[in-house]
Amino acid sequence: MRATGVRAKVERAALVLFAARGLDGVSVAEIAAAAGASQGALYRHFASKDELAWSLFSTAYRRTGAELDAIRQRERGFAARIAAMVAHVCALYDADPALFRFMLLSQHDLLPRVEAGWRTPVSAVEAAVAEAVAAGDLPPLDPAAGAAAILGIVLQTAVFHLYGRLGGGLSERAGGLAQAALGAARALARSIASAA
Amino acid sequence: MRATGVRAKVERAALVLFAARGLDGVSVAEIAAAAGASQGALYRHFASKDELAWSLFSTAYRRTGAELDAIRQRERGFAARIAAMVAHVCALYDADPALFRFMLLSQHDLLPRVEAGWRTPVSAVEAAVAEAVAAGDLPPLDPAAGAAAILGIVLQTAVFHLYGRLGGGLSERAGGLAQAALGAARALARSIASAA
Amino acid sequence: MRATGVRAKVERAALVLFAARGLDGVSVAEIAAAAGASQGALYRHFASKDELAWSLFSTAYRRTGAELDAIRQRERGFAARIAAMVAHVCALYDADPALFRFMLLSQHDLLPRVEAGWRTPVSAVEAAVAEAVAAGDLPPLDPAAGAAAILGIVLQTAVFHLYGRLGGGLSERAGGLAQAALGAARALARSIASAA
Amino acid sequence: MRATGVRAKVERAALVLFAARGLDGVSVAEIAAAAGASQGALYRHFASKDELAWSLFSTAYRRTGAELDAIRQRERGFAARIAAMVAHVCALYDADPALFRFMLLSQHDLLPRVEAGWRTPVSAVEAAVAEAVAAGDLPPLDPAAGAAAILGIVLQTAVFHLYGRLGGGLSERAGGLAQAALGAARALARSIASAA
DNA sequence: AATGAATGAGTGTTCATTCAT
DNA sequence: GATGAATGAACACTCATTCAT
Repeated sequence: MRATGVRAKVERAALVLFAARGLDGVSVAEIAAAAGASQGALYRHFASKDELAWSLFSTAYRRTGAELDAIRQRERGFAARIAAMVAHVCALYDADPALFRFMLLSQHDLLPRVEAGWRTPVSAVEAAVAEAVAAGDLPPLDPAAGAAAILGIVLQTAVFHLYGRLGGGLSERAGGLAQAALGAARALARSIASAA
Repeated sequence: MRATGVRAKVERAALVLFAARGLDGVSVAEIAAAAGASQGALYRHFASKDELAWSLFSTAYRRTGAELDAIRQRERGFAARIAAMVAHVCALYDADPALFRFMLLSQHDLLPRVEAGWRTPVSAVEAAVAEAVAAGDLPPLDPAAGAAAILGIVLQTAVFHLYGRLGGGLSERAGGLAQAALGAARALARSIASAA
Repeated sequence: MRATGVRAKVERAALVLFAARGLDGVSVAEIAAAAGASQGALYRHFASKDELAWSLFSTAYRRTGAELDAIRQRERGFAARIAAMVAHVCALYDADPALFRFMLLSQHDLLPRVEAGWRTPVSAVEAAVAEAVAAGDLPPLDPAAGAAAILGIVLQTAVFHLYGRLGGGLSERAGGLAQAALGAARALARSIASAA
Repeated sequence: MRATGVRAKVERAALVLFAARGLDGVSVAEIAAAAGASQGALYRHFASKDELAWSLFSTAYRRTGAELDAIRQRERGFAARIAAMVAHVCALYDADPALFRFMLLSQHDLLPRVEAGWRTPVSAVEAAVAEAVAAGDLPPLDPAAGAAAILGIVLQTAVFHLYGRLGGGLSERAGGLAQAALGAARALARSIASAA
């Protein structure tokens, strides 16, 4: 009917449905119906259901990675960087929990397609850890191990929020999560240093 | 051929295939073939594919919950409990990464069916946090928030290991992860206390 | 852009694509793209894909029929007529093998729509056979049977050429094919005469 | 319903439908319905619609090739071989015109998949021509050119019969067609000899 | 007049589940 | 009890045709 906005409406409908039931739990017919479009119209904008999912995922994943990396470059010092990154992720979650849930549900299908050179949330946090070690802000630590701890704290808290175990907005918890992330990274680094 | 063992062979084949490709990526025919059984034989032991997946998930989830809760009851003090729980989860991961990956892939489909009163990994960690707070080992803290941080550190590290970002055995990292979990919980609790 | 020529460009693009992949193997979108036209423009000139194919087929089929019939009327004697007709078909093949292949691929779909009174390649050859019998150049022979033998020799040779079983130009073979056609028609007629 | 004969019933239904409307003109649903089976049952016996068509085609094509080659080996002399081969093809046509029409309609899709070493109708006739040349029964002649003329006569006559241009059984025409084929081959060879 | 986005019926194919043997 | 052939309702995707702009 309306030519305008078909792509955007399909993207939003797909995101919400994928977030609710997972990639395999949603049919193209449902997405088209929810978007108020025909299946044919959907296929004019996306080559396949898979390409639609990948478009949604990769766009959000790269954008978030770029934003976190910009924060890393802008802020000075490990503590400030982590605090700003955690606050940013919490704000993203509060702004669009469905997008967050979509990425959680589809990560195991789609993350393997992420290419090596991309700026991702993982690479941004790893870089922040590596630079903290280089600057002496943190005892020596595998950046991946540090990033796992930091990301795990934030993501699992978001998961608990999605499942109703935690209330309020996630942003209200940003300060505490940042402190937890710093505490975890420091304790992890100290533990490794003392074991060596 | 031998009826005994069919159930076990189907369970193991399903677990490995589900871990590799997800619940929706594996057909009943494939599971039966991998188990060396007929589809009919499979349906003698499980009412449906869904019930097979749920049986695998709920058994492992409840058993792990019970084990972690036993550790909580056995160990004295928050630090010792967390250290033993983290070490246990790392040992489980190292003993059967496929089981771990299966639970990761299927959690969003199957966790909602977990009933309220069950002893689960989440309830065990939450109880440990709550008791630490009650005992004065930790400033006041929402048990769910503390459990999210602790679980997130361990689970995200396991995810990084599954994806090849981290090498070695996970158990080698258990000490560091336990320190990180304690550091995170304490920093989170302090942050909340100072904000109040 | 220029409206004039759109029809011709669509016709040629359709012919080449139909020849390469058959009527059902080519979409209207592909034809329009290959012609440098929009689908809407294509439908301005042809009521349907089917009508486009029929237009191409019937035009070529009738034109060839008329040409062969003109040769029949111009030439004197069965041998001269067959020689000229065979040479003409070979020249058409060499001039446009794609047209030939298009007609081969689409004949079973489209020949049934040919109407009774049309001058076709078949009717031209049948008339030549009938007149040869009437003139005493050939023993009595069902014109259709004679035409089948004559056409079969030429068409199957063209098919072998299309499939790479025979090289060179088909026109180089025209003399031999004409002799073969005459030999076949005479032997067929003699055989029928002796059987009667 | 009946377990027995599903494959055979699907094959026959597919053959008849393909012969009537071509590979692309028939849906799998129609084939299954005509066979009295479900689509799922069809796919238990054939991996795809394409594989079903290829199975029908290649089986019949190879069997006919083997039969013609056996005739070539059994009969002595070019004339006897061609007579027996032509009679065999006419008998096959009369026994199952639908099979014949199926092969005509699908040849352009499926012949390209025929592998080099197979015994086919074409290779059998080519071998007969080559041996006739070697034995001095025929002036020098490209075996492919001779086979094209011989096959063209018989196949085009069959086509005319399918389209109602010729009546009766094709076997009644076998003698005449054999004489026509011999006449064509000899005239073609003489023409080429005199042109050299 | 011209465009190409939209339609929607139809395609080949898959698969959890059932059931005759 | 055990088998695996059969079912039938989905599924992702295609495409001839229409029509708003």
